[in-house]
Amino acid sequence: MAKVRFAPSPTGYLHVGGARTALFNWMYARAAQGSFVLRIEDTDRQRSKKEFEEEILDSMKWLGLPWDEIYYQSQRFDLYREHAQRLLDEGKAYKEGEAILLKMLPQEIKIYDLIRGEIVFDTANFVVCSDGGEPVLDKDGKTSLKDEVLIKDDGSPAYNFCCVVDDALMDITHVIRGEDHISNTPRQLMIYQALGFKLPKFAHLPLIMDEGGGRLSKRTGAVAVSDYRKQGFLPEALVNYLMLLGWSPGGNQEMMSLSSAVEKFSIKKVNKAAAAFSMDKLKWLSNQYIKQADTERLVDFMIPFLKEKKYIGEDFDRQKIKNSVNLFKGRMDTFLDFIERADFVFIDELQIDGDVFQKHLSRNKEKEFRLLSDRFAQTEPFDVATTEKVFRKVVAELGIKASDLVHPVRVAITGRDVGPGLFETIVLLGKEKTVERLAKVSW
RNA sequence: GACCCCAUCGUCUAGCCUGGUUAGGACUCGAGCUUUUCAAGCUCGCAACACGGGUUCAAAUCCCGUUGGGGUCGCCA
Repeated sequence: MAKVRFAPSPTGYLHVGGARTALFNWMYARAAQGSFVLRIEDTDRQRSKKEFEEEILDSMKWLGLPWDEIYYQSQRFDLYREHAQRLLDEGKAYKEGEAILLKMLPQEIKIYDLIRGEIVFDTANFVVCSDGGEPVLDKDGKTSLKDEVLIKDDGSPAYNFCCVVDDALMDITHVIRGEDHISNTPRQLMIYQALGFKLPKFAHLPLIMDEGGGRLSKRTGAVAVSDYRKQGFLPEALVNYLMLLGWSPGGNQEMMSLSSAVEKFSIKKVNKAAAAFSMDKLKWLSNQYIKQADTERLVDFMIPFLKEKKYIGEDFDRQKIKNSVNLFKGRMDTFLDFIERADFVFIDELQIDGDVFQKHLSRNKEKEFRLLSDRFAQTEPFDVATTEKVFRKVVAELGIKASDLVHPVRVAITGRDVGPGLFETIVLLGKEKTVERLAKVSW
């Protein structure tokens, strides 16, 4: 049975690159009806933090990538020690102080990568020179591989060693990880060889770059999955976007659920080249998903955002939120857009931008506003069709163009010159507030 | 620098394996339609096979090189 793993280190948040690696592993497992292991690589006790671990687990759940098994390397130190001891007993490793090192034998190493094909390393040729000192030269004057640390001086196991021991003992059949691990692979292969373990298949995913093609970093935008969550993206939008980075189901299809992607997923179809992250496209996808999402579900997502902004308290009018979401559904990329654009529904004191005021409310419309608010005050029922009829009648009586009143009214009641249709907006706001805001404008 | 990986519109990509396409789609951008604004939607448009050699009747597709980009070079993971 196929078994894959995602192995994050809790020394930082789960970033989009890691999330994509997790996603591809997860899709692989599902497609092969195998299992997906989450392995927390917390061997560095100094840098590993509980909060990061929790954040990673939360992000995985939010993305909709549940795991079948979870392990913590910090609980498996005895296991690593045992295997190191065995290598020591067999004379394949030796001690240096408290550390245990594996003797590396110069040789040609071939990796069969599911995505890239054969990758050849000649360890007699590659320089591994820690501490910035001279490369280790063999008798031909060539550089050779430095012995691999299995157990560190402080007794804790080293990354490459844990990785091999775990992958082998957990029966991992496919190691799917980022391209940055390619150069670790020959070292790990030698550890497999020494331990006599069966090799898994390898697949190295291309990296995700930032918008400019550089390395993804906090400076160039959001990198943590939790940042996207806080910005108000729907998880399925992020997941859909991420799966498109380096993979395509073909057939010009882009929007798809995780389950339909799984049906089409093939690790061999994954691209070799690194992909640049595009916030524009993510936002477009997000817009599409929000537009077709169930409104009740969007309301559930929206509530924490509204609370955070103090637009609602513990006791709130769900129907009002629902109506607002419905009206703005097609015109937002993220929930934060909604919070920003629909603010007039939730706040009492409207702030009208100076330029906007200048543009639409600089000419005195006191008479028109008064007439309109008087009529609205008596409008029953206060629905879209009726308010529009009343509005049109007022416009006709005044002998002005509808648009001469539409825009100023929108600004007066929402504080903005852009937004949903005026009558929908008026009805959403309600009679009381509409009348009040129309009267409140100081000319 | 050494080793390794990679290379189709600005970006994500289809096509490449199994040579013969007006090189397709999406995002962005531009134009138009629609319209009370903004979105959305619809229509149209701009825009690419990095370069140089081979192989071949024929190369985006196969081979080599160059250039460019990326990764790694920790008793971090």
